[in-house]
Amino acid sequence: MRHEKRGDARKKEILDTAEQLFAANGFDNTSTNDIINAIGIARGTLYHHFTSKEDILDSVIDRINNTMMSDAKKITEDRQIPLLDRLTGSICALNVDSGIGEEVMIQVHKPQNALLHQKMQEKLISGIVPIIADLIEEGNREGIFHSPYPKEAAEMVMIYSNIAFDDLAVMSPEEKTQKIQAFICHAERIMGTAEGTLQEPIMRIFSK
Amino acid sequence: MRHEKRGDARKKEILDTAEQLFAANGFDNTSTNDIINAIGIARGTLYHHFTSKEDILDSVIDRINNTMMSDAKKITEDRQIPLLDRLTGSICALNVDSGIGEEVMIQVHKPQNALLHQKMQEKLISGIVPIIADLIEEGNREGIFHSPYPKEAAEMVMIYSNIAFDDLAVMSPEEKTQKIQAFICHAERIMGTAEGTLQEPIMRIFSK
DNA sequence: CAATAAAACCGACAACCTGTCGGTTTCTCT
DNA sequence: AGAGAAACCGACAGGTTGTCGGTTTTATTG
Repeated sequence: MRHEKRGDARKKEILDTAEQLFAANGFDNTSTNDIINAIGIARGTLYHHFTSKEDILDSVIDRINNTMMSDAKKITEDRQIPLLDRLTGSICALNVDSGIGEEVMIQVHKPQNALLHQKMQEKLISGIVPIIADLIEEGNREGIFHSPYPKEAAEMVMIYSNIAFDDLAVMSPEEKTQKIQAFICHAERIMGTAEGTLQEPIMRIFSK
Repeated sequence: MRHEKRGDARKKEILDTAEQLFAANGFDNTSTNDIINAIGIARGTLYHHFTSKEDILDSVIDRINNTMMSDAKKITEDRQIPLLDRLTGSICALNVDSGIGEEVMIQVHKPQNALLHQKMQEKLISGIVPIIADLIEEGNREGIFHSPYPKEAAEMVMIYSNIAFDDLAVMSPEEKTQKIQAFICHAERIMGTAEGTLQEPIMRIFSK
């Protein structure tokens, strides 16, 4: 463990470049040559830091995932914020105003990035579902929610929002409104809360 | 249009072989060489019938998709069957007792088949959602459902069930029961029907 | 201030992959 | 029988990933 500073800097450089290229052109359409040429290093150097191209992808995903998860945790663990806002905030943290660039998110949803998308989704969902489930249980105790299956409720809301809002950018304003209103209605029903409870906190997030 | 019989037979042979290999080893891990060697044809023959490897994948998916969709339609259009059974039957047609082999379905959900999975899911969802939405509207008129957003309700139920029941095979019986019960509860809430309405028709499908 | 060992780096290379293309065989219709 | 179209062949170009022996840089140590 001698000069690890230099090594980690190079590793970060590779990840930065790969993330940008994957986002711009897709995982399959980005060759390892593209990466090393963009940086100006040799093949051997790349494979000194990573064992395979897929290893690079996994590392890129891990980085993004950690950023998003810590963003979501910051919200959910802040007892200052009202429960409803913590819930809606963490649900939307992974979809709308995600910590990483929007540009990346748009590209992630292209068909050519199916693997990237699926891997990210799997990790995010499995990470965020227990957190959301805790919030729902807290709501149950407070009497504002009535959910007999908090974990599955969280899963359903997260999976749906993550997929359905993929193409929010390419929709007309009316369609968008319709879809968001429907989501609010269904989320309320799933969690067993009074109609309109989630209206205000969710809209606040979407409007910004 | 001379000897199209021969041509279509070869095409079917390629699709059959490709489907099997994709399912067994994944799309990325199956080379066009694997396909032509398994059949015993030359490279040129393969590319005479298909324009690219992805073209083969799309054709394989189309075939599976058509089978499943026609199965689902058979159920939904049969006015003899009660509405509730048509609804649950078509929801589950794409997940549980799908027309194609279960073996294929298991493989489809492996990470190495992300592209295949995503493409299939997209087509199936967009095909089945309007059908389910119609059934929900019919239920609204009959007074057993109360859904202000039939299309989005259908979307939510289909997307969730398609993803969440991916790994039903690798779960303990208790987990499985819990997950199915939760799904029934949430589907009832989303569609706005009395508790227990979907219990019997859904369980009937899962138990077989 | 060498000496040295580890980490970082290099680039040629093997093995593979996809898609192309000119030429050959086989079929079908006249 | 002959002619045209479809089916088929296999060598080939151009690109890809991952390996490996050898070189340079860096940090530590006697």
